[in-house]
Amino acid sequence: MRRVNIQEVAKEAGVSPSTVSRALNGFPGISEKTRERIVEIARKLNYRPNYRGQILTTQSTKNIGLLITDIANPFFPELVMGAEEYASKSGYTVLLGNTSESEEKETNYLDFFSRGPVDGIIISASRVSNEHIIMLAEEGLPIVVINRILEHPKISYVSTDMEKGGYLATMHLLRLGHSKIAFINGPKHSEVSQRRLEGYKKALKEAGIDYNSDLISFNVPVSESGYKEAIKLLCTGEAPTAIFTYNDVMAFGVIKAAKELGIKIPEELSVVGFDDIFFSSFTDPPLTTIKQFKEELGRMAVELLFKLMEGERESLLIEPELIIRNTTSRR
Amino acid sequence: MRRVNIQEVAKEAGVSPSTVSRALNGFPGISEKTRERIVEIARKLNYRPNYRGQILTTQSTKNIGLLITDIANPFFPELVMGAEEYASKSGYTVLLGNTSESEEKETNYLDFFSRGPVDGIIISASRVSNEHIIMLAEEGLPIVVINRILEHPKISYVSTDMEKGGYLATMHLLRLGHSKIAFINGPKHSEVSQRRLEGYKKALKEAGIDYNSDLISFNVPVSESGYKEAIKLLCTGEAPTAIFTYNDVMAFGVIKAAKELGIKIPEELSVVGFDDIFFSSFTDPPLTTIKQFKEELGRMAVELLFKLMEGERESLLIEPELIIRNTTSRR
DNA sequence: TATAATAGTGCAATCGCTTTTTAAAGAAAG
DNA sequence: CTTTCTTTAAAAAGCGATTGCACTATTATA
Repeated sequence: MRRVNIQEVAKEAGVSPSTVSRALNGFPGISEKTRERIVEIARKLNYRPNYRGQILTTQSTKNIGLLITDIANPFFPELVMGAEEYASKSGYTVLLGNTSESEEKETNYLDFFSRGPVDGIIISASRVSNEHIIMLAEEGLPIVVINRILEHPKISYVSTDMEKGGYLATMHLLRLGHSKIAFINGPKHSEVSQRRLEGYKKALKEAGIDYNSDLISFNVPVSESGYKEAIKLLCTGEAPTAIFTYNDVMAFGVIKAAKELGIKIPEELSVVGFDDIFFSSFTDPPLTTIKQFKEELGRMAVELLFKLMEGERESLLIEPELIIRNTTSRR
Repeated sequence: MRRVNIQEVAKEAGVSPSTVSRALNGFPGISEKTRERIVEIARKLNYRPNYRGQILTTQSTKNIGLLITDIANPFFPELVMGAEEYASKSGYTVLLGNTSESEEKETNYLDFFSRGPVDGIIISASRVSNEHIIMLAEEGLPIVVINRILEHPKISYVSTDMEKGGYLATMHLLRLGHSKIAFINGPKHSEVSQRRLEGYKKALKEAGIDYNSDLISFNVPVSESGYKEAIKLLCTGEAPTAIFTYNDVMAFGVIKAAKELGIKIPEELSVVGFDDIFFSSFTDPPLTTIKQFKEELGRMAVELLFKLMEGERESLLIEPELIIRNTTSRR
């Protein structure tokens, strides 16, 4: 039993393919009687229009491509859910590309997406350059970027206010009396890392504390990095009393390291994460963190993408929120 | 700057489109000199073949569709990573469909996938019926199912041995002296739930303990369900001394409930999860669980799919493993 | 009744590429 | 100097849908 195409339906119904097409797509210029008959036959033959042929003619795929960096980090799945839910309401399907922190994969997916399988792209990945994105946008592909601020007439963005996030976390620790605050940051090249660092510096400055680059490190944003950096920091003579991490999973690594070293959280070490993923309330102790509105981010990205498809450009910044749990305490 | 198509390249090079195609795809029947010239021009114009046109003729998309139930449950991302890594080695892209436990979405994605955007499908979702899957397979679409045992000449499967898993978990608790073991199971219709329940029963039977259906419940497999069921179970007069959950995130819910009720784990209540997701070693206390080899599952699914595309059918069962951490103790 | 308007269809072009077929040019052989 | 063979590239035929245009029956209008 092979797939049946429009010709076969047409033959069976004794009409032309165009008539079948009109009948099935609810177009006018066809008698109700014929329509019903064709619809019935199509149903009986289990005909569904071939996607490959269809998109070639209609020039619309009803797909959007969503590029994410690391599906294993729950930040992204939550974002994906927000995007998907909103997209599916308008009959769009989300094609997910996971790049596993690899620039090559990022480029590959982008290249693939730009060749036609989707009507627009949402990028929530940091490796690919702004220039590359701009190039694609100028070819006419609607693009929305998440968590990078990219001002360009053909690109929209939605981002958490990262500077604010870095500021909030640092300020919280400063208020608790900490002055030696390490920042286990994300990838150096990443705009997000840079913006959060700005927030960190700003808070320090306001508190009149000198910035010490020894307390800053740049890392691949996975749990393992948090663990390793924490070990390094905590084994020096001048160990910090508080650690702020680029994301929650890295904070998990820090917690693990502290436990292994017999350092009590929050009594001897305060930890603040970033993202507020689902599991952060289940750790021991529950993690203090900066909440990003992940579903919102995904949802807004799709909304902005739809607008962009209609030629309307709009971008926005979403305020993060400090969630105080039990990994931070007064110095 | 619009996308350039093969005609424009042909015009620029002063040859026909077919010649351009031959040049770029490395086909014979064209002089090396012409090929080089065309390749150069194509590069300069930044030409990349339009995907929509290409797949219509070649009948190959180099995509595989992967249907998953719940991207927010880390079980799936790990599986996805395994699949993606293996697929990309052969130049295939994975299109992910997340169905959020909705049968409608599952059907929609399947319908979409079956219309042509992919060369084959991997299904790791439980709502859609075997009959539906078989129908698609008989239309000629290669399909591999994960964690369901579906014997059909055109379908391959790879599954964790669920019965073994249920048995392992229950036996572990029995050996620790528990006799009243609740099982907060997954969806009733799901084959996985049924198979695990078989394992549970088998262990009970071997221990000479009567099966009590009051201790069994069927649920949507999310954290919330674990929480609610645990509250229900623990507030009855005859509370169980051990709880086995359908998956780890549900076990997280149980842990949360026990904490709120002031019940100590593992002293007063033992908990065993299923899956061994990344976060299970970070909970308080770290979770005893049954490990599924998730990346392996994803990787094998792709491998079997590739084989199926070449007409070779093969299926297999993967043994799960008991991971003992700190949520279980002697009664 | 003749003519115009309209409804219902089919034909053919199109989307952008690949692939088969055909033709032209050049080289080798007689 | 033909004839035959080989090389190279153009032309044409799909792939499976959609869609503008043209044609043929109807029906309505004068």
